Amino acid sequence: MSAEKIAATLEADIVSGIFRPGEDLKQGEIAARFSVSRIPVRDALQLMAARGLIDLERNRRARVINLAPAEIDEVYHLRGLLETDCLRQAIRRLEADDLVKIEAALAHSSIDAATELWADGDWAFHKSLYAPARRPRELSMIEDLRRTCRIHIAGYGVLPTLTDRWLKDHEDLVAAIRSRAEDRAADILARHIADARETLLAAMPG
Amino acid sequence: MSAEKIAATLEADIVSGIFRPGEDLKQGEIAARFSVSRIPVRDALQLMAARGLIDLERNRRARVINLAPAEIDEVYHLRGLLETDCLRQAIRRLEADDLVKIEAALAHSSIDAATELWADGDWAFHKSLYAPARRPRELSMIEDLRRTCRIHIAGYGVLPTLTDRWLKDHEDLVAAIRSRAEDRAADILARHIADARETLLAAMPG
DNA sequence: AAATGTATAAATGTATACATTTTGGAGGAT
DNA sequence: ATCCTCCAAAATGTATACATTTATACATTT
Repeated sequence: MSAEKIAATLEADIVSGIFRPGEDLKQGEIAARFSVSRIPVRDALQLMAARGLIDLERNRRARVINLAPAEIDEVYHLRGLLETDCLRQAIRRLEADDLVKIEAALAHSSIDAATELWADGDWAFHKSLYAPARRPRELSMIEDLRRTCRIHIAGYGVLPTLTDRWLKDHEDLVAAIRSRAEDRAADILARHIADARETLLAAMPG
Repeated sequence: MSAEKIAATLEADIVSGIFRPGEDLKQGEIAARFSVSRIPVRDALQLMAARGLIDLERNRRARVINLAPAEIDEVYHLRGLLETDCLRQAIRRLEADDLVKIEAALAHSSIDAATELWADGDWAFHKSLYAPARRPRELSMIEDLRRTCRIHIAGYGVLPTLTDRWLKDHEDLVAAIRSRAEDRAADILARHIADARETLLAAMPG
């Protein structure tokens, strides 16, 4: 079991809420779980820290990130900035088969909406919106920010499913994109993200 | 010598252009240089990868990042987005002693402008502009993006000093900020960043 | 009871040794 | 010359052992 696979497994545990914000991760326990020495575990933890899943401090245990409301607020602000920018670029560069992929992602996310897989489908849908922008680095930054949100959403048990309201936002977004209404699409998305921010902040302590 | 210190030393070598984009970093050579085993060196490399200084691939040598022009372009686009956003927030929240710090940073960067320390002074100045926004995560993202640019600027030997034109931009920026002219300040900054982009892209091969 | 100090246990950091993978060049075929 | 194929050398990955630091429980003091 290599560091990458260990990191991927632990990431799945964190974004699914098995490990919650603030929880400790001990090298020895993880090593035992995967039947390896602590060396690859240390590598895995560094990879996870690089992706923003955990905090690492020298000589101290790894901890699942645990953001204060003000920090969560900043993350959602950044998401609004980057995601609306990506969406605008995507609409300008949109081609025929991009819309096909978006429709497919929308359909798929609607199916997953009522299951515990809703967050995966939601991200796949949004990713399909931003992909035509051809901005790999911006997309990766968005993914990191969304993961940060998702860890807290899962950890605080905020949402069991994708709400009907959010699904309607998705449909409205696709309609706006189809007619290349850049401003309208960006506006819907900004509200969508602001809505998500309120939902999480309302569930957080403090 | 701990991983953090090794990483800091190597980072200085990379941003100063001693190690250039695309260059290999071998664990054994680094370990010998710092008289440690390869274990802390591996940790240092992971830290550097997390900060975007190097690329790491399993079983392959670490390499100083080496971006294609299209990727550099994306980085500057992101800088424009985040830095103007931070500047606007900073102006809205500006307090009296923030301006004192900005003036001091401007004076300091003017002194360093003709030395090889110009890049440090430049960043210190821009950081003083963004600090009043109180957005630590956004500031950190900006720092990462600027470091990426700086590695290529140093590696391609683009600029030996801070130009008079850029110094004037800095003075204009401070004037706009002092009068809380948010749009004007954002506009100057956007042009400033676009100018830097052109300068680097013109010097890059391909 | 709360806070402080202390010893012991437990966790992390690093060196060494060895396994695995990549690399770079020698040699031959096209 | 240029492009393969293959192999030895070199580089990276991992386990084990041990050093160093932190954390926990308990005793002591206020």
